[in-house]
Amino acid sequence: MLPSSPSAPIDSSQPHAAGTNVSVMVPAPMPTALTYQVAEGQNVVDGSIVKVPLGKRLVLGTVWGQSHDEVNPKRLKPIEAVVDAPPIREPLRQFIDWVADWTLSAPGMVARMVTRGEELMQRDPPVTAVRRAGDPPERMTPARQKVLDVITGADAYTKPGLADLAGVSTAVIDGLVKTGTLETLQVQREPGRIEPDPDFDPRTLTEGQADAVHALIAEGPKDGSLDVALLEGVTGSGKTEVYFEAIANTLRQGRQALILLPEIALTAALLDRFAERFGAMPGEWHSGITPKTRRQVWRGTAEGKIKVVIGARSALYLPFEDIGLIIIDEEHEAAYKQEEWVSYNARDMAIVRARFEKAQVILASATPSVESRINAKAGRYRHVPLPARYASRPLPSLAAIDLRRTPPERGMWLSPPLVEAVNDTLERGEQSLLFLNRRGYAPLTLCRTCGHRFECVMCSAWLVQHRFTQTLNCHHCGHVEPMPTVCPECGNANTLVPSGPGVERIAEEVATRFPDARTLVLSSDMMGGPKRLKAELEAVAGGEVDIVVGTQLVAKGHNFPGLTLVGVVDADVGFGQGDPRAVERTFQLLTQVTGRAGRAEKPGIGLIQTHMPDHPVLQALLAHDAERFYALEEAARQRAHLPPFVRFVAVIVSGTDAGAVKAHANHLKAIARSPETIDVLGPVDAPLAMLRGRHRQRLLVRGPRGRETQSFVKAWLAKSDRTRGDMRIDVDVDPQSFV
DNA sequence: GCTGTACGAGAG
DNA sequence: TCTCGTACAGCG
Repeated sequence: MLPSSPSAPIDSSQPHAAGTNVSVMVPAPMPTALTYQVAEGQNVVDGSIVKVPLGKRLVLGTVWGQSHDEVNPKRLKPIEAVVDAPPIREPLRQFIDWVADWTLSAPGMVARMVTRGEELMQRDPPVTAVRRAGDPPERMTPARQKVLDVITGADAYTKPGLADLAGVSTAVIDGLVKTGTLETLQVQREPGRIEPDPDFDPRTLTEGQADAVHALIAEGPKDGSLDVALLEGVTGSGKTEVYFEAIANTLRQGRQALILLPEIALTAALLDRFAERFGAMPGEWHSGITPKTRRQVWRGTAEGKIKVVIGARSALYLPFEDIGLIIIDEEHEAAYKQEEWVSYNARDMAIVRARFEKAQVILASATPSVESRINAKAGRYRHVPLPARYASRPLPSLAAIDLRRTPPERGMWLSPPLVEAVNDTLERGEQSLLFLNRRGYAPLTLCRTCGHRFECVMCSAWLVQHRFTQTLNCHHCGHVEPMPTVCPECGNANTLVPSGPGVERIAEEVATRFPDARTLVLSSDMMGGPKRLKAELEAVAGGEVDIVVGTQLVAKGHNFPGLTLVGVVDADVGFGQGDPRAVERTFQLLTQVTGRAGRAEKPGIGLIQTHMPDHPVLQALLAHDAERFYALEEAARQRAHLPPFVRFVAVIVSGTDAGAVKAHANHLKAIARSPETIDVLGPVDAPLAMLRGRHRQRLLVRGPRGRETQSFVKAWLAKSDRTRGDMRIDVDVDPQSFV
């Protein structure tokens, strides 16, 4: 059936009369909105999406309010048309203004993230339908009778839909149209949406889960002030069930909810779980969905018809009619940081949007980021721990293997104790996971004769050798070249040797050491798309594999009931110096990976190969002592004069000439008067050296508290004569500094 | 962001 | 002299 519903006006603000001037955000990197005139017969309100002339073309813009700018009347142009779409509501407009201000980007470009492309706003095109129009045909047949039996009243049906219901082919329906019994008409198809039902299939919660649910929905601030809760529960503690109850609560209040996930690969499983709990599919939003779904979800959220969306970080810019809850799952994930164009951490931006929308935020993680943990401990966020493991799954027993005492044999990477443990596991018919967060065969290739090291021509990172594809790959910029047979430096053949291990090399060692074991490599660069990955994960879960060699891809998702041993091939990779976040990431990753071992009745074993078994962070990991880890990290940041929330602000200067970047660095240093407050670290190579054919360099500016550093950079930009399109600001903010 | 235009280098 | 590629200003 095809109910047709008129589109109701959603924004209550008054229309601007014909002839008034309004500010319109246009998709161009301009500092302010432009002024246009409302034409006769146009229903223009604040937030209206409009088509306006800009230079030679027509663009989509958003009405920001009445304009008081003085514009040369000769230049002033009228609005071309008002788009048939719900206006962008005030809280979202305020959010756009805020993001533009904070990231020092043009507000029009931020607004573009909401109103990207006209097709987003369009309704589905009308479809041809049929309905009863006249008397039964003179020649009645059994098939025709079936069709007429199905039709009730004056309802309209699509042809294939009606044919399917009646169990006949569409030719029968065409016949009935010919006889005049049925008539065709054009109808607006409304996506047949079933609303999620908060009471569809409520789960029995453990005591710990019930407490957490109560804390989330009943203990928040009552005065409408910002409510951020950190839901911290180890893997398998049932975080999802807990935040589903918070969503149920939001639905009962008639408001909408958004779940953000760090990567698309995780959405499919969560969509299914959601449908089981709520009896309806939520909206799905990420780069991989079809244009049709995009359109439907955009409009559906704007009209309030879609109540829940599960999506990637860009879903944060959906025009929800009334969003009451934003959940950021795996809040510690670096994938929430967008590094291109308008740069932001979606987790922090979600908190800002929630403030404007008067919505609640739940940050969920088994291993929260250090800053969220500190905020929770300091009482700025509500800390909601979820202690008990679901189905009382015990924590794995962890131990370090000291590679200085029991090193692997020459040219090998698995030490005798780890090999023995894998053997034992194989004998018991259980599964082992060997984890190494390095794709490919070897992270470095060099020439034995002349010492030549293969580097990327684009960004001078080491090229990673891949044996499967016989290539040298740059994991920074994606550059790929065929594996050469002779050294390009000295011309000698057969002198190129791989240095260090990647997962492919570990797999090779596994094949020689355990020739009878069924082995699988799980690495993001060798999977044949999500389908193949899903099949492989199911094969592992089904016990068809004895040894898995994997990168961080194996850290989450899918439960492997037969997995009882996790071996970390090299824990030291992440404990090196340089990136202040490396230690944190390593702790989080190793906690997740080792947490995969074991099941309810059998605790798992985690063996961690390392050259520094006494490293305090490793010790905290082995003791399952997260408190100790967070204390260590906090202390480390203080020692480095990084307040807990210190952020890096990078000014990215794009241009043809690296000398100009140095000049900018010097300029910045000259005006940074108080080095304790603001530190210009100078130019560094951007990881993505080649973007759009232009060489990019990045200036790092380090400062405490986003605000001060921001205003410093802003002041510099204001003085700088190169403010036109050349600067991009990468902001890693402290959410507290704007709350 | 896009587009029209100005300008300098290289080809004929 | 013409063509092509890059730089740059302006858009209401």
